[in-house]
Amino acid sequence: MLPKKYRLKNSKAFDATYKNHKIVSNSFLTIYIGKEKKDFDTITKCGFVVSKKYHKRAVKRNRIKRLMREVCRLAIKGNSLGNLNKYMSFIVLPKENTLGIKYCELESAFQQLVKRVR
RNA sequence: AGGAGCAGUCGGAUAAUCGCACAGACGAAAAAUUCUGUGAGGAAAGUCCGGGCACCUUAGGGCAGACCGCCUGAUAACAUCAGGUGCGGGCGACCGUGAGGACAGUGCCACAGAAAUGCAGACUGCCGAUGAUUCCUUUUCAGGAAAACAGGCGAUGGUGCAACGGUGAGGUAAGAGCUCACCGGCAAGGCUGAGAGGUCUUGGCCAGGUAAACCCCGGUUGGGUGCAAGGUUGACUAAAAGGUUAAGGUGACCCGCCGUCUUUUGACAAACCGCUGGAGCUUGCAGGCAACUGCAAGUCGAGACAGAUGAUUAUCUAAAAACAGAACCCGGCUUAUGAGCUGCUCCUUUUU
RNA sequence: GCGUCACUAGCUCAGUAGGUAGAGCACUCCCCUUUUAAGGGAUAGGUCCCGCGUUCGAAUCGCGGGUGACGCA
Repeated sequence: MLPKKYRLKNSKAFDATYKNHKIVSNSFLTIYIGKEKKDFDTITKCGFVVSKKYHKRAVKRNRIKRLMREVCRLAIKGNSLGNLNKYMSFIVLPKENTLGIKYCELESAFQQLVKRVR
């Protein structure tokens, strides 16, 4: 799990990130990216959204959510966010074919997307 | 040994590394760091019932409505549970049961069938004893035959889920509970049981099904919304652009301003209580067949607010293991569920 | 979290006091036409979302599930 200071906290922050309309995606994940930072010292925050349409059962949704959090936690810790550090926030959404995915596959998908961020 | 029935239990383990939530300690203006402890289920699920709790509404009472429906008990309450009764299923252990009333009334019973509940006897039929008619015989105040006029009868009628009891015998002109035996059902009475009911005797021979159709009877409930209920303390209700059809203020009127509507920008925009100690859990004793109740001792076991239990690796097991994630809290019901284990019981076969 | 509604042919829908399941479009075949379209005719197509029950008999009545949609904040 992430410490609280790295998490997006309320719906206004989520709305502001969505409204920026900056999206990167591949076959596994979609990432919405927020505005550029005004002050470079502020922390890049992240959020995770798994809708009820993804799967009916809460256990399956929790599983993918935890995997995504773990990927981001290790990325922040290993300082491998790359250009995402320039932005205030980002939101990660899974696609349907990530059901039953393994951790290492998800990590490589995430790193592939991070490289495409400018 | 094999196959069943019932009840219960378990719901991966160990280690390493990186992490999360809450509480406590340290610290202290606050945060951070460090240490310690605790951290999802038997169904947390479906939201199908019943409560607690909270607010709103309501002058009081009734009717209507809604719900329940064998009996007795349990419970805060229930559509729940326990024990029994009847019926049905199973060789059996055992299992299932929505099980008041169809002589209070109304409706429905397609097709088929003479007829579907009506006042049964239109129709099809059987008989023609008795009375009348015709013919024959000669046992001559008699006997026989024919047709079916009067009349008698309710047996027969390829149907159908179902046809004012069923089977058999007697009886008769033909028949009929007309009579008898057994069975089924009804009513009354006796005995018995706390009751549903059980059992015995007697009686008269009879009443179709459907109430998970309306309804009748008996009983229960009395409104609504749900912790995002609700409460406490704070803070913000700001800026820009455009419109102003209707209503309003200023104004004689227009513009303008206030107001109002739309769009854009503004990611510093709440915190706390409710919030978990309860119809709680474990053990023992007592009462009860049991559900459950009483007493005593011990014990505290999640409480988030974009929402905590995860990830990786190694080893073990048949196996990187089913169904599945608390969101105010309890009691049930229903549904989903891998591999086992334990206890009691029944049936079949074999051996002693 | 709480509540409401729907499910019938490939598609859109009818079907009420329970009695053998229907329409339009589409599909297939035939006619018409030089051909196509339009038009006419014929055929086929159903787990009435699933299971259990009540009933002689259930799309319809009762109970339990499933899927989908919507509403409240």
